[in-house]
Amino acid sequence: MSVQERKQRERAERERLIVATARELAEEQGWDAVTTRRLAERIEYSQPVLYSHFRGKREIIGAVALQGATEMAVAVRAATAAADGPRARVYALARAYLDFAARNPAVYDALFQLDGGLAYAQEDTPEPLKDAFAALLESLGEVAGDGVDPGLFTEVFWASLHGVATLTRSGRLPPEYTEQRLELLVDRLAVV
Amino acid sequence: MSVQERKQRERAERERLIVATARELAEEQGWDAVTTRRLAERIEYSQPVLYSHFRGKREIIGAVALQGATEMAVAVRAATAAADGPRARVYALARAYLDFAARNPAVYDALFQLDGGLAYAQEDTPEPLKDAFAALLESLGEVAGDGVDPGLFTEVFWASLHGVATLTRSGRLPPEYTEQRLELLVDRLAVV
DNA sequence: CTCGATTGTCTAGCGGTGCTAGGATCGAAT
DNA sequence: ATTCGATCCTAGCACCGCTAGACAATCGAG
Repeated sequence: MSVQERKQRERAERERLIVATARELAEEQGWDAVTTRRLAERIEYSQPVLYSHFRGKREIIGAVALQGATEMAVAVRAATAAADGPRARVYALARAYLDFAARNPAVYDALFQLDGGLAYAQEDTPEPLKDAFAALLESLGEVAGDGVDPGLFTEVFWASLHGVATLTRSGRLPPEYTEQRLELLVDRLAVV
Repeated sequence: MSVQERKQRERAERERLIVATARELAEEQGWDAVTTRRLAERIEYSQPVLYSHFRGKREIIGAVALQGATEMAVAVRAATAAADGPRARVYALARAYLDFAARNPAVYDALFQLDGGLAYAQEDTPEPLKDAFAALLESLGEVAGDGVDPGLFTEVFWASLHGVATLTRSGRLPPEYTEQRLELLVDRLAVV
């Protein structure tokens, strides 16, 4: 049994290597540069090895996305935990979100822009994704306002942040006034 | 001279054909299906002909985007012109925007998701893009609220709509409650 | 009307992509 | 020591965006 266990361990280790390398490559040069050939060369295996771990490139993107979701949930919770009062928590959340998107553009793309073959907003949605949304909901639910469903409010707030994040990064919004946009968004959307 | 004029006319006509065909193909099967080979075959010319009109695929996407910007501006102005009062205009604008995005997903992608090689939010931004933003600003400027720059407000409102549009279409937001999200967005962001 | 030059278009091909079939190699169990 | 199965790689498929160079059609000058 021990031999098989060792092999399984090594296999799992290699899978982590693939995901980590894909992520590195994507952050360095963008997802377009993450080709199966380059990725295979970096992990020092041949292309077909990738396909013994993942069905294809899409699944690799999905794996990076799940990793990113977990990290984003951590970042959001850390930021909100350090803030006093509902309003301050929402500010902290918004900053943490946009900061995460700006610092990890490739991961953000994998999560919310590219097709990683993941189910969103359904029963079979992977746990990390559900949890990332839950992390948003924990602080945003406090400021949804009377008669407004906290889930719906969270969706709207999230979508707004997503719009700012993506339009800014693609150069469609000038980056100078991001802070003012954030403040306007929080001031108007959050009910004290 | 007349001969040259006829040739120029025919050339311009063929260019329109390329853009229209690219758009059709993209709406039918998505931008991934718009390959230079397929596009060339549909217009019944060889691939290199495309490159005598456009520098490459990116420029074709850009041409579709400009067309889309013009149409979106028309749609938004038509919707807001038919509404009474600032608040009603903003509702109409938001609905028209999301409706345009849903009905013309490929054009919307060309405009706000893909790289069409266009400059946004700069001096050398193409006129149709400036005008589409202006169309938003005309109605949104009315409800920016005191002390808030209308341009900044328009950017934020636009980004929020963009977030809802893209997350909904990629299946990250369930489409059922789009109307409620829209109402929440308008109610909170717009100052009576 | 002919002939060279120019313009326009096409065929063929380059280096790249995601992905896979089939053979070689290696290690474990008999 | 030998079989046998798992593991991995080489080679190749069909497709991608893009381009060089051959070819044909048209034009202007003599």
